[in-house]
Amino acid sequence: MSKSMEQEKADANVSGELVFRLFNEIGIIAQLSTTRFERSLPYGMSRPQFSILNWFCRVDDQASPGRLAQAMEVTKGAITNSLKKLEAKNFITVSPDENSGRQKVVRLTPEGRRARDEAILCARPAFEQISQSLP
Amino acid sequence: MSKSMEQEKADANVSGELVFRLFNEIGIIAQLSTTRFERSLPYGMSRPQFSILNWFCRVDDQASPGRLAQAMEVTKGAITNSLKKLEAKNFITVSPDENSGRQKVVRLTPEGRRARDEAILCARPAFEQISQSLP
DNA sequence: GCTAAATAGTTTAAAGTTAAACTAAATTAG
DNA sequence: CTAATTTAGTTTAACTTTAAACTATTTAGC
Repeated sequence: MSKSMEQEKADANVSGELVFRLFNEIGIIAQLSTTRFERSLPYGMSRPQFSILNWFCRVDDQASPGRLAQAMEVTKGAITNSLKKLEAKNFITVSPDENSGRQKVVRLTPEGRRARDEAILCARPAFEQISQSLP
Repeated sequence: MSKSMEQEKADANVSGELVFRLFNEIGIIAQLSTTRFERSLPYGMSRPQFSILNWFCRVDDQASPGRLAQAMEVTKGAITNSLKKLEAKNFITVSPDENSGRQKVVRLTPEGRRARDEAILCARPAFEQISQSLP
């Protein structure tokens, strides 16, 4: 192996490592903050569940599961799962779409809106704590 | 409820929402980059597994499981799980600690070091792709 | 119109995580 | 020196996620 190839490999190594370390830190921060955030949420709400309720309050008052999957950037299977939990808590309703037999319409309920507002209040102290403990 | 209390609640709402949106974005970025990163890794290596190998190359050539758990900021149970996978691949060795009957000593093997170097090379294109697709 | 391809959602399996219960070993108190 | 507490690791159950297989509906092509 030539000298320049050795050097190239070493460069790639260093650069790759740096990029990885950045993403690894992001991963750790995401994991820790999610864990603390979820501990502070009411009604056994998870971060994904809260995200969906919050999306309804901020973006649109109804949506198909597929649109939610795109918005949350998770797979359709993950959304199916979260929607079941939210429906069981009566925070959303899921009904067939009248315009399309293969789609569904998800809507926020008044209880869902209240739960989301409450969640934001409950999570405040946790967020302040997380913000302060960041590098 | 007085006017100022209403205002206070509204402020808390807005501020909490902003902080949440930040962490939610971080969560999405972490999840997406982890998924793509893992798809590019050789030997069915996961991000946590790679992190441990990488730690051995960068920080110390041996450690107890507990120290690794602290370094990775995950629970001891998660480390036990990852170490089993790495040991099965012969990327690390786990032996009893001669100085302490309740601790163990984890060490990187030459295969583990090679696998880590290879992983960095394999993951390079994925990282470049992720970097470019970030907001 | 009828068949083929694309699309929407659900289900299943495999993986990783936390939290809590548990075992075993080392420290600390008295 | 013995008993209580702390510490290190493992195990288990519950949860979320992805990827892939699957069902059902809609759209395109011919």
